[in-house]
This record gives sequence, C-alpha cells and structure tokens, in this order.
Amino acid sequence: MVTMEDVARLAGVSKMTVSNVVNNREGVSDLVRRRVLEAIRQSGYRLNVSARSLRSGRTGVIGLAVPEVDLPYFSHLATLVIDAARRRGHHVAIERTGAAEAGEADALAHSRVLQFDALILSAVVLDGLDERLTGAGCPVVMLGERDFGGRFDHVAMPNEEGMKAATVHLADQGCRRIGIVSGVPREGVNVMTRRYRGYLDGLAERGLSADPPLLFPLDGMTMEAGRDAAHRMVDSGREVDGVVAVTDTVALGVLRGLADRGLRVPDDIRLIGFDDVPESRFLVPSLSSVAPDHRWMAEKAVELAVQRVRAPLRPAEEHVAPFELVIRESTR
Amino acid sequence: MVTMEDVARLAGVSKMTVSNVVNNREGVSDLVRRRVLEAIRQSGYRLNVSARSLRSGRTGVIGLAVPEVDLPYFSHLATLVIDAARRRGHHVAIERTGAAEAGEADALAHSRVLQFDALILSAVVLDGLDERLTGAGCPVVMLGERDFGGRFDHVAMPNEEGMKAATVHLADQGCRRIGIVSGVPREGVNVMTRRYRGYLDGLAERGLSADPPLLFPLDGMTMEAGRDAAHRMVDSGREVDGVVAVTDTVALGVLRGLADRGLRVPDDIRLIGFDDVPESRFLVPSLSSVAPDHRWMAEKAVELAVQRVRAPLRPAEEHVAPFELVIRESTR
DNA sequence: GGGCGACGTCCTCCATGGTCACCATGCCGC
DNA sequence: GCGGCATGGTGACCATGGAGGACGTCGCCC
Repeated sequence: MVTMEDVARLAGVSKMTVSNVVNNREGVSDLVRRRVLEAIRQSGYRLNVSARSLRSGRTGVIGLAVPEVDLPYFSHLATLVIDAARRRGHHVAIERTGAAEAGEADALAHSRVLQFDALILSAVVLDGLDERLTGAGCPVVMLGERDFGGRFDHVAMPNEEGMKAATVHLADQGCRRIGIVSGVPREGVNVMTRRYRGYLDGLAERGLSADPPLLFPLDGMTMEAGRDAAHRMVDSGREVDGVVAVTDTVALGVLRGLADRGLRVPDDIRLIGFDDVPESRFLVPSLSSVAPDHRWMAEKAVELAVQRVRAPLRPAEEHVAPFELVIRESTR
Repeated sequence: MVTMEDVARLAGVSKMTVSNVVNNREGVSDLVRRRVLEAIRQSGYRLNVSARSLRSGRTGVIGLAVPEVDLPYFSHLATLVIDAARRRGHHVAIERTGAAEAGEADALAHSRVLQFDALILSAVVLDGLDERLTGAGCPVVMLGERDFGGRFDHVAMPNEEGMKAATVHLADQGCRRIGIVSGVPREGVNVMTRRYRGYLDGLAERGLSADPPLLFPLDGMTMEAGRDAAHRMVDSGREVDGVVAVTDTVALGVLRGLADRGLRVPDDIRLIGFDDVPESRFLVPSLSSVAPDHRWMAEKAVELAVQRVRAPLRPAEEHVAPFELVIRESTR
C-alpha cells in the first residue's frame, strides 16, 4: 500500500506537509502543493481513514438508525440524509432497529463500536429518559416522533397538525363518520398518541363526535396490517365514510383491504395517508396524504448532527418539519 | 476513553492478553479470561475499531452500492444483505450510485478510502472490462445484470428465463399482442438486453410475431417513466393486450398510466412485472410478477464476499438466482 | 533422581498510517 | 540586530495486533 510517507519521499517533503495538502490546510506554498499533488497522482496514493480516525478521533461517518430500511418512507428519508451528509463531506452508515428496543439499543452500542461522529436515530421505542441514549458515546439527533424532554436535538414530524389537517379535510369533503387506522395510543408520547390526538382535534374542529371512537388498531406498521385493519373495519358494519391512515404504507394496505370487500375509493369511502411517499401519486386511486417536507427534515437532522460534532455543548434544538396537504383522487 | 491498556492494568495482565480474550483466541486460561472479562465489564471498555483496522487491515464493513436506495427492489435487497452480513459478523455501508458511471466509479473509489473488506456492486453501467473494477482495492462481488466475463464473483438475476416465463404466461392467458415496457436494449449485455431477449424468446415459444416490435422505451427505471410509456403505448393505437414491464416499479407506473387512459387491468389489458417487490401483492389490481429469490441472492452475495476476503485467489463463481412466477389479479 | 525438552501461558517489542503540538528555518522590515 | 511571519519539519502519540521470546511446570528418559 502507498502511504503518506511514500508520497512525502517522492515529493521531497515531510509527511506532515503531505497531510496538510491532503486536508486542504493553510501554510503550504503553491509550488510545494503542486509537487505534492503530482506525487499523489503518480503514486496512486489513497488516504487511510482508519489511521486518520485513530489519531483524530473522528471517522466522518454519521449513523442513521431507522426501524426498517425497506419501508418507502424510511428508504426515501435515507436517500435524502445520505445526500445531505455527502454535501457536508460525511458518509452515512444505515442501521436497522426493527422498531424494537433491542434494535435501538444495538444501534446506540454500535455508535460507540463503529465510532460514528454522530447518530441520527429514528426512535420508536426508547424515550428521553433512557440512560442508553446519553451513553451513546457520540451526539444523538432524534428524528421523528417521541418526546425527548428537550435533552436532545430533535427534528419532529408535524404529527398533530398534519393529522388534524387531514381529518378536517375529510370532514370538508362531506365525511361524517371518520375512522382512523393506527396503532393503539400508548403511554408516553409517541407517533400513535400524537397522530391520534391530531385526529381527535380535527373531529372536534368540525363538530364531529369521537364517541364511540372509530379507531381500528394495527398490528405493526405494515401494508399487511393495514389490509387486516380495513377488513375488520368493513366487517364491523360501522359504516365509516372516511379514513385517515397513520402512514401511507398502511394506507396502501387499507386501499387493498377495501377493494377486497368491494368498496370503492373515493366513491364509497375516502382515504388519506401520511408521509406522501413516492408511490402515493401513482396508486389507483392516487392517494391523498399529509406531506411533511422530507428533504427539509434530512437536511436539518444532518445539519444539527454536524454542528454538534463541532460544538458538543450547544443547547439542544427542537424543530418541527413544515408540511402540506396533498389532495389526490382518494379524497376527491 | 478506556483503552485496552487500562483494562490490562486493571486485570493485572498485558494488553496482548486482553486482545486475545476480546478476540476469543486460544491460549488464555479460564481464570485469566474471567479476570479480563470482569475488568472489561467494570471499566466499560469498548474496542476501538479504527485501531484494530489500522493494524489488521480489515474493517468488518462490506460496501453495498446500488443505483437508488429508495426503489423498493433495492431497499428490500439492502435489508436482506444487512441481515446476511450481520449473521456473519459484518456491517454494511450503503452507497448510492444513481445508476450513473460517475456514481459507480465513486463507489469503487470509496471502497478504497473507507476500506471496505469487500464491495457488493449492483452495476448498471460499468462492465467487466473497466479497469476501475480491478483497481477497487478490495474484492468486488457483482450483483445483478451485466456480463463480467467471469472475472468477478457474480450473483445474477434470471433475466432471460424470468422474462420468457412471464411472456409465455401472458400468451397462455390469451394475449396475442404482447408489448414490453423497457429501456432500449443497448450495446453490451445488460438488464435491458437480457430481459428483452427473454421477451422475444417467450414470443417465439408461443409462435407470436415480434415484427414490428411492440417495445415502448423508458426514460429511466422509475414509476414516472412507466406511466409515460403507458401513455405513449395507448396513444399509439397499437392495440396491445398484454404488457411485460421490466420491473415492478415501472409496472406500478404503467398501471397508473393505463388507468389515466381508462383501460382496465386485466380486463382490457394484462400486465406483469419483475422483482415481486413487497408492494405488488397489495396493489389494486394486485400485480403478477417474476419473483427472483431475493433472500437467496443477498445470502449468496454476502457469502461470496466473506469467502473472498479469506481466500482472495479462489476462482470467480457465477450463480443465477432461482425464481418463480407469481400470478395475481393483473393477469387473471 | 536429575537434566532436558516440550508445552501452555503470557509478555515485550515493534509495526500500522496519520495527526497534533511544537519547533526550526529563512526572509522581511524596522 | 531583532522580532515576526510564512513555511515546513520533528517526534511523540493514537489503540490494537503479530511475531517471537520468557517463564514456569510437567513429564520423560536415562
């Protein structure tokens, strides 16, 4: 392997000067800089990242831990995070938590073992009180849903506002019995709880009753679970005429489940999702959705992560992503 | 930071002994081993991966370079590769090539910079003759489509066989004018060329004419491109009664494009895709597809990569993934 | 029973490729 | 002649792994 030392010898300088050139630092004359660059070209030298990070303590890698890589929402987000990080000269390593406590804890442990400069964690299970978060060994930026008590940088989804807007929209389209397909709101502040509250707020805003609640619970956040919930909804005979689904992925399953029972969207029942994943506009019918600005979120998360690497003691910031409501065929 | 030296002092041994314990090597008595483990526990020691890889030349990281992270096919594959690698004690770093030559070359360059132990490359552009492939600085396992002249380990898709089976299936369902939505077959052996040939083989097998060819070219492998191609197909007035789409993602766009023109699937026109991504069974109508065994592919690719790290000189192997035809509503 | 070799166990020394903090050199102006 | 700046060099240091050697113990053989 060609080392910095070899380049230095070839260019007739010390390896520190080579290091300075490689890192674009000041204090190297143009003449010497050119000579070094030429020597690098000739020798085919490549920087050894292990050696650099051993000495400097930085790896240039940001961890991104998400529940599932192959849910459209997260894979889309991952793409945007990778791009944002690349523009700032960082690489991204993706971890999969499986939406399980063990997975999230693993991601935190890996952040130490693999020495991420920072970890962007889309936490579903852990909350701000868990000591594993503080013991991560690197700055952690929370992405998404839970309440972290202001102890971490946090890029949040507009869960309540978005869901409220979706519900109000359904009401304005004439729906009177609006159901929600979601996980069961649990203790603590998580996606389910916030979105459910947004749904209730929306009903209240238009004077619709939430009693008895038209909540059709999910077993997981998958298409499969969405379809099952839709089956249960129709089979219950509760005459729902509008549905908000907790994510687009779930909505895709609901769409299928309704078709299985011979219901047409939007004629018999209207449907709206959350996330606006790329697929949504191509479905038949195309799916209305709450569209948080994913690019903005990715950008913000990476920005916070990179900032905190440089200034570890800056107070934690909390940002809520902007969103818009995208109206398509499923709620026309 | 707690180092190996600290642990050694605490346990009253040399750091080499700690190293041996950490790496589960022979030649450490049970007593000493327990003492060391206890010292590790007490001190909260974490192995420094940078130092290890500087010394050993291995990082334990396998690179996975795919055209797009947020295409369902690739995100699904990525999940499976991550799992397969984890079972073998490796991590995966995902690179995005953008299906461009620059991106693929970048991935190869990164493989040196980030010192992957191996790179699994889903190449769309580079072929086996490109010298950048051999200069990767680590073993490369090709995943997918192109011909690499037996110079690399290669896990291939059943492109021709699968497409032929799909075409024959359409014919057997009564289709007489079967079109294909695909990129234009180009010089060299790539996905498009192989799948197009499979389509021609299928037509021939059932005695259907391919003259003039019913090829509706794509501008990219996206849903959007699929929809546009479908529009052009219908607007051309060529009375196609069956379509094979080059991927499920494209098929999803085609489905939408046909709906835009008021055509019903499968009543007016039948449609089949390739890849069997998770979404396909939930679409309305659910999408028939050629289903290569993705888990098998991921497993094989990782296995070849890990093997080659240990035995760099083993001759290259070529494997073709098994597949089955999944018949759903879109071709009933 | 004593000497010798083998073996199990652990340690010492050095290598790994960069980076950091500090130092040396030379040139300039005052 | 001296201080200061611009430029580049020096040697220690980061945490780990590998080779080979030291040390003690045990068994074997004469």
